[in-house]
Amino acid sequence: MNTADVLINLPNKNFDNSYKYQVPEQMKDQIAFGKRVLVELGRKKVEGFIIAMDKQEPANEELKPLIRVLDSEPVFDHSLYELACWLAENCICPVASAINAMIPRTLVHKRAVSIIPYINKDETGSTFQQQLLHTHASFFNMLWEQGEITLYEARKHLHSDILQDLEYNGLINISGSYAGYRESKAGYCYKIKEFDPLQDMPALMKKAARQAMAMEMLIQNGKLKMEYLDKLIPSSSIKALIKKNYIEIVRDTGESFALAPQLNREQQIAFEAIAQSLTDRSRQDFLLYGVTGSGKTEVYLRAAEKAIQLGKTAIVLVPEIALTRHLVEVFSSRIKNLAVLHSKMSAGERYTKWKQIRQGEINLVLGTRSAIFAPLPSLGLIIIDEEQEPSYKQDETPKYHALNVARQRAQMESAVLLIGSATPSVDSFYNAQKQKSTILYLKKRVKDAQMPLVEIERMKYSAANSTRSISPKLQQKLHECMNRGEQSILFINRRGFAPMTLCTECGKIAACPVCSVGMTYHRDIDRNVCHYCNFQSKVPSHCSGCGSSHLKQIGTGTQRVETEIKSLFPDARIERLDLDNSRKSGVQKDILSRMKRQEIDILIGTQMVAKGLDFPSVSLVGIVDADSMLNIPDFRAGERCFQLLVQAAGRAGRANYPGEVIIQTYNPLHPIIQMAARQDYIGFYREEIRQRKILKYPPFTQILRLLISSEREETAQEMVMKLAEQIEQIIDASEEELEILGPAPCPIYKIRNRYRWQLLIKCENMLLLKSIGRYIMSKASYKLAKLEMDINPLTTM
DNA sequence: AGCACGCCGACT
DNA sequence: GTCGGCGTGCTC
Repeated sequence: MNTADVLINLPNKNFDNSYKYQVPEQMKDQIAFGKRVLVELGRKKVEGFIIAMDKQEPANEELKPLIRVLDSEPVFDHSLYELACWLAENCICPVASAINAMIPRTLVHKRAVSIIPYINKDETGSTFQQQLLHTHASFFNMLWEQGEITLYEARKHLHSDILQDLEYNGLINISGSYAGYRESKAGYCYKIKEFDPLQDMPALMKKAARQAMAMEMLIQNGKLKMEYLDKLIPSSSIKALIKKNYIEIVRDTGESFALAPQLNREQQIAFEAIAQSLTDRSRQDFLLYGVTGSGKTEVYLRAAEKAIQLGKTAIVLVPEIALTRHLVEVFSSRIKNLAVLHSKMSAGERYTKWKQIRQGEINLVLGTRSAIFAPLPSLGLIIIDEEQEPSYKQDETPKYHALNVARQRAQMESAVLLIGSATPSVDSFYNAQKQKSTILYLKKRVKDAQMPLVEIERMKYSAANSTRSISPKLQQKLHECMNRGEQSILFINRRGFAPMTLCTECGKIAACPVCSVGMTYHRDIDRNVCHYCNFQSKVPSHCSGCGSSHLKQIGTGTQRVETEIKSLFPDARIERLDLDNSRKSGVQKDILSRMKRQEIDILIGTQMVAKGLDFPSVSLVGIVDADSMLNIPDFRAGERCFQLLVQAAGRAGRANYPGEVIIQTYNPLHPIIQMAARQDYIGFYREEIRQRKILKYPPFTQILRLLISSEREETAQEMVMKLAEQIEQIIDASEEELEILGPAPCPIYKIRNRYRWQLLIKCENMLLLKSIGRYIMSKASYKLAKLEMDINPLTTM
């Protein structure tokens, strides 16, 4: 008898040990490692992953049979499974959750589109499920009666959105492609296969005018994009041409590949070190530490080209596709068979790309965080750009850091890991110093561009300038810059107009009703907005505490700066770029291209303008409020502040122009500000690492964060106290040095109506920390509160 | 996750 | 004496 070991995909509890099922005769040639199956567990039908197969007679006599094989192709191979196990171990989550984080969420195979109930007629689910059952009672009655219906049939009764919703809520299983799913046409084109115009055309013109028209167009153009021709010619005609073997569908590889620029000496040395490691297969980790504008991208490109030339594939991670357009463009113009993965992709597109990657059609995957799991065969190189970016950490469970996953994956597949930054994270630089990776330096800007001159401008409190965020000095510099016909960027790390509405009578701050966060005033829509849950309200005219009408908008955001600059420079062409206006599609692209064409004099923006933009004629950067980045209660605040200041400063003067930077601050002597002004990364690093050592923070210790949240305030507190007790008990037995901080309410006590408490455990021994986490995970079962775990969190807000 | 088994308080 | 609370443990 054939058996299969199945890992149950119920991601909320520990199902890490697999269950054996017998394989019915007719499924024997369908099963494979990594395919999903439907099985019965208890009385429930659940989804699982095949993680082992056996032909031996099992010792266990009574085995249930597999109900159905859900995939025609496996969703993971052995090495990705191994990575999933590592991820589960290191993020303290079930293996099934780790797998779910790795594969596209809506991964489904294309054939056998059918729907089966996940819940039986006599079963009772959650109240919400019951509600859905009740709403769609006639549909479920039909489903229970027939046992299984086709998607086609189901769509006659319910809209596909509702079907997806039912699946999401665990009521049905759709085994097959989603309703409305279509293969993406992008990237494919039609090409002539076997067609002799002289011989075949006359007949075609007589019998099928449309087909002849299509052939005419193809003869003229060689090949045509699918989305283009499909609009002009009916699909039946095209199908007929394909059937006659006249034309075929091929991938559009894109022509006209750009020429590579010459490397300078430093770049050459860096590249050769990486190339050596790739050629020798002596895997190594590299940290490319290159100042802003030193040409890191070109080194990445050469390394990727080298890897591909050696028959390997590569992954390139970027913090956010939208902010890295330049890098994406350069890569797509130089690398063939490249796939870009980003969050705005539809499920169908994502799946199509994913399948291409798996089948070895792709040489290089460029994407955000989750692209680290791209199922590339023979992976040879992983590149992580701007490695210090916090967006590489996932904030949902499993809370992995793509950098750690990359390191592990590189090790498992003996690939080279190359991470790069102008301001490496303290942890990465420390690792490199400890000889865990090789540091490659790029100290000079390309084309002999100069580093910018940075000045610190001391701001002074006074009643007169309390609403002024631009100092006279910065104002003058902006003026000079405009007179020279050059561009400036103003950086303010806060969107909206003013982050606080303060009552000057009683001191109360207008807060979001469901979060313990102040509301930010947005002038463009004239409303108060919560930056955590996006709740919006009218601007209050009276204080909710004392009824006073003396309300004042305190603090500065991008919109206030915009208003101020517009009144200071009425003739200037001014634009603002932040999350609020870039959400509307096209706006961001439009502003950036106008900036490039020098149609904007002053660009005001948040982090967005500080990162990766390369405008050659920007000669002035003003940092409006450096202090806002320092005053965050987090041990990494200094590091983040330094990184942002250096990045923002790096936007100035990248080609022929010497750049100028003005940092406005109330703390001109603060060491972080001082070192950022000197662009002194090493100085910053030495000071920061010294403090981390004294205060026992990472990288010298590891931190496990336990976050308990509940809609009921008392429940959250009760649970966290209970948790603390449990931990106290097991820690008594251990001799190791552990430090427990808390339980304490989180700095942001309430988000979306959930009350939040946390407990931090600091420990040098990662193994011990993980075992504590795992123990708590296995013990904890709170119905009314949610427990989240985070090893080495990037924020404790 | 579900569901059963199981051991202590308030009810017919 | 039972009915039912939800704590612990198992599901091939």
